[in-house]
Formats: sequence, C-alpha cells, structure tokens
Amino acid sequence: MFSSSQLRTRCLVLLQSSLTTITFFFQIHAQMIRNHLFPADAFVARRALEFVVSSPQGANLNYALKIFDQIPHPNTFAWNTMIRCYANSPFPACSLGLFNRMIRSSSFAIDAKPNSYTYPFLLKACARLSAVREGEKLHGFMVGLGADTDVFSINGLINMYAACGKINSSRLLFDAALTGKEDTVTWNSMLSGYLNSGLINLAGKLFDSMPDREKGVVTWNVMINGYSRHGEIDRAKLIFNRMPKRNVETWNTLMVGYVRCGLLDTARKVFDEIPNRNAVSWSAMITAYTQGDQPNEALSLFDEMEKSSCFVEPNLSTVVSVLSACTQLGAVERGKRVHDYIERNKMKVDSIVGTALIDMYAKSGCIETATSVFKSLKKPKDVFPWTVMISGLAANGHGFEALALFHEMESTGVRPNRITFVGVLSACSHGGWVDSAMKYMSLMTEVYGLEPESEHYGCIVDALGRVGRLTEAVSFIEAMPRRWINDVIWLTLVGSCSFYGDIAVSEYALKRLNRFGDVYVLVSNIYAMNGRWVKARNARSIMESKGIQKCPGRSSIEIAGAVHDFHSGQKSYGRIHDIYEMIRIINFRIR
DNA sequence: GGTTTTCTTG
Repeated sequence: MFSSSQLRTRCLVLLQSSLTTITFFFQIHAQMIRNHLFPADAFVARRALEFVVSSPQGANLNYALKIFDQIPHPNTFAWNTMIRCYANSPFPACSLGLFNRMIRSSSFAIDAKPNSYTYPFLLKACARLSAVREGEKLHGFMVGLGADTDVFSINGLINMYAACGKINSSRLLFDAALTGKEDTVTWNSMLSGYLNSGLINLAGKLFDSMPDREKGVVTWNVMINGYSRHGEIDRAKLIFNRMPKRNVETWNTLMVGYVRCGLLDTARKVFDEIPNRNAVSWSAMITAYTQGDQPNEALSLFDEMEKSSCFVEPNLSTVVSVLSACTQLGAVERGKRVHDYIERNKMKVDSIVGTALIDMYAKSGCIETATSVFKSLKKPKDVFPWTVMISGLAANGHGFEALALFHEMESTGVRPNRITFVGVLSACSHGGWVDSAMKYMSLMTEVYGLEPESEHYGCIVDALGRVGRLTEAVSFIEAMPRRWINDVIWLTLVGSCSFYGDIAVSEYALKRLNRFGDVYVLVSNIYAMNGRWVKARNARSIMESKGIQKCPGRSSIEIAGAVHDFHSGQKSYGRIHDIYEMIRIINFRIR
C-alpha cells in the first residue's frame, strides 16, 4: 500500500505522463476521490483539470466543467485553464461567461484575479466570435486596470480587432506599440490582419518597411499564405524564393496555395520537394486529390505514405480524406481497412471522422454498418453525422427510417441545415410522397428560415414525376424562383418521362435545356417506348447538332481492395482481352 | 508550482 503522500505524488506523476489515456485518467480520478485528494487538494484538482482540457484525445468539456465546479475556491490558474479550454472549443462564448463569473466571485480573493494570461484567451474568444462589442468592452476593462500594456495582450487586441473587421483600430494599437513594446508576433498579427481583410497591398508595404532582423519564419509564412489566399500565387512564390530559412509550414503553405489556385500538378511538385514532410503535408496533398476528383491518386498517395521510409503517422485529417476518396470510388473494402486502422490505433472517432465513415458505408450500400457507426458516436452528436445518416437511409430506399431519424434529431434539439433537408426531401421523393415533401419544404422555410435551393426543388419535381404527375411537375418548376431552375431540374423531369413514356412533356422539358448533356439514352428510350424508332436514332444527332459530346460511360469496380476504372471505348486496360472473352461467354450462355 | 499571441491539413 501507498502512504497518502506517496499516492499524491504518484497521481501527480501519472497526470503529467504522456502515456496516460483518458480512460486511465478516470481510474486515477476515482482513486483521488476515494483517498480525499479530490477536490480537497486544490493543487491536485487543478492538475486534473489541466489534464482533461489538454488530453491527447481532445478536451472533454463537460468533464472539465464538472471538475472545475468542484474546486472550492479556484485560483487564477484554474480560471485561466477553464477559460482557455472554452476559448478553443466550439463554444468560445462560454469563456466570456466564465470570465464574468470570475470577476464577480473574485472581488475579495487576491489569488483569483485575472492576470496577463487571462486576457489573451478572452481576446481569442472574441476574435473567433467576431464579437466587436464584447471585445471593445474587454479592451475598456483592461485599460481601466492598466492591463493593456503586456505584449501578449497587445497582440491579442490587434488580432481581435482585425478579426472583427476593425482593421483601423488594429493599426492604431500597432503604431502605439512600435515604441519598443512590440515583438515579431505584433508584426505578424498586423500583417495577417491586413491580409485576411483583403488589404494585400497595405500588407506588402508594411512587410517591406519591416526591418529584416524582425522577420521570423512565421512572418514570411503569413505573407505566402495571404498572397495565395487572394489568388496572388506568383507573389507568394517570390516571397518563398526570398526566404533565408524555411520550415515545413512554409512548404505546406506554398503547396496549399497552388492547390487553391487549382494547380494540382505544381502542388505535387512542391510536395515532392518538401525535405521533411509532416502529417499536414501528406494530408493536404491527399485532400487536394480527393477534392479535385482524383480519388485514385489520393489512395495511391496514401499507400506511399504508409510505405514511406521516413514514416509519418496518419492523423485524423489524413483518415478523413482517405475515407472520402473511398466514398467517391465506392471502395468499401478499402474503406473498411481504413476503419480497421482507426480502431487498431485507437484513434478518437470524433464527429468529423464518424461522418466520413457513415457516409462511406452508406454510399456503398452497407447501411447496417453505417447505422452501427452512427450509434457508436458519442452524444451529443452535431448536425453532420445526423445528416449523412438521414441521406444514407434515403439513398438506400429506407425512406421511413430516414424521416423517423430526422424527427429523432429534431427532438434532441439539433438544428437541421440545408443539406439535412436535401436528405429528408430525397427520402420523400424516392417514396413518391408528394404531400410529405411539401410539408417538409414548408417546415424548412417557416420553422428553420432556410431558403430552398435547386436540390430541394429538384426533390419535389422528382416526387411528382415518380408518381406520374408530370404536368403538375411542369407547373411546379415554372412557379419556382428563376435562379434555381437549371438543367438538372429539367433532366429530373425527363427521367420521369422516360419511365412513363411521355413524349409531350419530355419534349417541352428538353427545349428548356441549356446543354443536352447525357440525356441521349433517356431520350431515345422515350421515343423507342412509343415506337418512334427513327426519332430514337435521331436523338444522338440532335445532341451532336447542339455541339455536345456524350461523356463516355464510366464504371469502376473494387477487387481485393484495388479499384479498377473503366470507360466505354477503352482499349488499353491490361486484361481487356479477358474481359471481352468473358462477355462472349456470357452472351453465349444467355442465348 | 504552470498557461498566452501570428502560419499549414480535415
């Protein structure tokens, strides 16, 4: 057995150890309570709080607040810990509320007054909220206490005002600080303030006037990032070339700059040149491929990452972009392996990763697995997992379940967004439930104040078309706000016409198309159904006369985890002869 | 006793 002081020391050591997981922490916490170390021993309690807010698996806000509320007389450090935790959380406003509690309760306690650490956290919260009034109030409070002269606070103020769009106030504070009070962060804050406000020429002038000895790596990085964000990738590159010293962030910033400008190949060249790639470098490049509709490139880069001699541990972002590449390709087997990887490495399945997993499984038709991932997510779930789960159910033909889940989401107090309603409405359209679709559409506008867009209207058109109410669908489209009427809407209707073989409505819809796109097959079906074989054959020439080339039919299949991509007319695939041989055999057997 | 600000991925 341990003596009580030995136990205390042991707890403190474990709380500081990087090997302590949150699960193990709960055990330590239980021991501390049992042995009256918590909450009586204020120092131990503060260490526990600090552990929970900076746990490697992410801060546990609710638990942190529970611990904090049990500390009898929190000192400045404890308050600061809790305020910092909220400032960096999804709820920065809570840190301002906590600060109010702090000044009310600390009027007599000397060891619980705000200090020079407190203000930067609060200013960060204001900056993240773009809360000018709160920021100004806080600034006034600081001036009253003479707490506005610390360089961290000055930098925080410059940053806060810039984030709130008060760039002139930032500049006034900056000029006042240029009397020896400033450091390199002061300059960086002012520069990034200008750049984020789109004032790139003012930033350039300030940068040129800055003494070279003041310029740190971050200063240069800020410039590269700012220029590239405003499409000035060439100016960004010039800055990059002039740098005396670069770090990984420099390389990553330039690479991402090229990605933003759509120059994926140049970005890849930069990536290949990075001397010491980190997880961000890899994730950013993989994401670029995924979002640039090159999911195969994304996956092969991930393979390379795993095989690379200078091994970099994939992080949550890496995993998310790999999963969304799998989703694009419908590569479930591959996605499952990523899922295994997540579990093997005990990575925390947060809302973002969870959403990516659900989406991957649902879009690949594995609705049961999607559901079980959804159920395993920690409560409260934010709107994203709910949304992909609802859309996934709808897409797999489980309309009733999708709507039931939507109501469950509403009853938990989660506010649906426009994407959620696309899922809800598509559940209705798949079932041909016109009345429900209309009902949800008005719920969307009247209760949630969301303006329906093209996709939402499209679902109603689809629902009407599915049950054969084609002329009603036409009048619905014509009553829609003009700007949301597009080819997709008309094509939806053409699709329904091809099911019901309605020539009149389909011709009406086709006349309203801007591009003729890929409707050739649909259109010839409509004519063929009505025995108009000549017109059916002509559909292709109509299309060509509009100057549109038909995109080749495409398909992909996953075999043993590898994705094979095909398009019609392709002759170059490695086993093309085997494939044609197989087709011959199949045809023979059918006959 | 110890925590802050500026740059890169989702």
